[in-house]
Amino acid sequence: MSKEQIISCLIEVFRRYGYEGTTLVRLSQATGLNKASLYYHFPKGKEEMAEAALDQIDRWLETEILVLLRQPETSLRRLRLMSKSVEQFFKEGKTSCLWAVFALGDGDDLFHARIHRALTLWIEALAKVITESGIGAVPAREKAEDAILQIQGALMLARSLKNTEPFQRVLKRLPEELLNS
Amino acid sequence: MSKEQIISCLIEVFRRYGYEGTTLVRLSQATGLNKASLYYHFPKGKEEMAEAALDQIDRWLETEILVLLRQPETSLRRLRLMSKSVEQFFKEGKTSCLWAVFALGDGDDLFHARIHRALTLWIEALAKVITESGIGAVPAREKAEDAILQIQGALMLARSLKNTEPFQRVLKRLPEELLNS
DNA sequence: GTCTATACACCGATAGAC
DNA sequence: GTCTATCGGTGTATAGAC
Repeated sequence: MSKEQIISCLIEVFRRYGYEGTTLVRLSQATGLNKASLYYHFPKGKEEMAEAALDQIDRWLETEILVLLRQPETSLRRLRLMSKSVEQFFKEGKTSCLWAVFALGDGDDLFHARIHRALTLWIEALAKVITESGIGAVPAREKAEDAILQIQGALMLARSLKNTEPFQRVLKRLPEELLNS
Repeated sequence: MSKEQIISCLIEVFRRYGYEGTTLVRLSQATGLNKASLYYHFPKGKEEMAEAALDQIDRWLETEILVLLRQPETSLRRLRLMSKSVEQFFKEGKTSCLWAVFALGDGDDLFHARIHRALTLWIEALAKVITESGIGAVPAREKAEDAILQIQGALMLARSLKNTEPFQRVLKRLPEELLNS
């Protein structure tokens, strides 16, 4: 089992139980590794495991989202590619966003800086795409924020209502919505 | 100090640290009451305290939101009243939604049923208002879901980016946006 | 690398004085 | 009603065998 696979298991647990709610026992069960074995891979313990999880999400953002937004394509097509990728990543809405779970669950702002950074990268990349379709910088930025905010809200609704329809609806209409002026 | 005031202190802590992240020590400090004293007011312990917190939010929903949506007023005016009330309740976006914090943080779905119920009440009341402006039942329901989803997403963004502008923008435009066809 | 065994702190909860 | 004192359980983390 590769380290990447281990981290994927960790992510699953963190997403479901939040940072405070995930215990080493749960991480043990999810990975199939003993508690002490987890410390071999992550000597600094639970916090390092969460950091590794966030690292992997950062890589996802870069390789599965930001690259798409830089493609030599029309703005509309790039946004459609992004929607599809987001939908896949969140399993059509059946899974939660680690950023949201950590941001809302961690009162000590342990991971605030990096979550802030990741969200900002995404918003700025989106704003650039929207700008390139001829929309002004300020409304483009606002539309980019709207996109992220709708995705996050839809995921919250999906989890609270056990209904993924709003999430899929949001992702479907997003590309056109972000470009209309 | 009244029980209502005590519960308000509990809510503050739960909102900041999530269910798993709030400890009795923190609740003690926030209320000024000793741990054992808290058990006098809430014999079943932490879970009962969280239930009491959710009870108070339920009362807020009824008395500060749902009543407004039932006023003998135009749809637009009712939605504007709601926006204003929501903005006040969440301190212009500086505070989090207990439903979101509990829904995302609690992996065991301890409070899922009641959060689901509260959100559904809100969505249905909104859909009714939108319907009464002449919009069909299905799009009205979707618009109502959009409203909640945008509010929730905006609160997540506010907490992650420490920026309440998107939240205030969402609430400002929501009344008109929900009624255009 | 993975395990068993264990240390130690903190958490939720209770007993009982006042 | 509020307090001090304390219990049992669980959580994170570590030592050391294999």
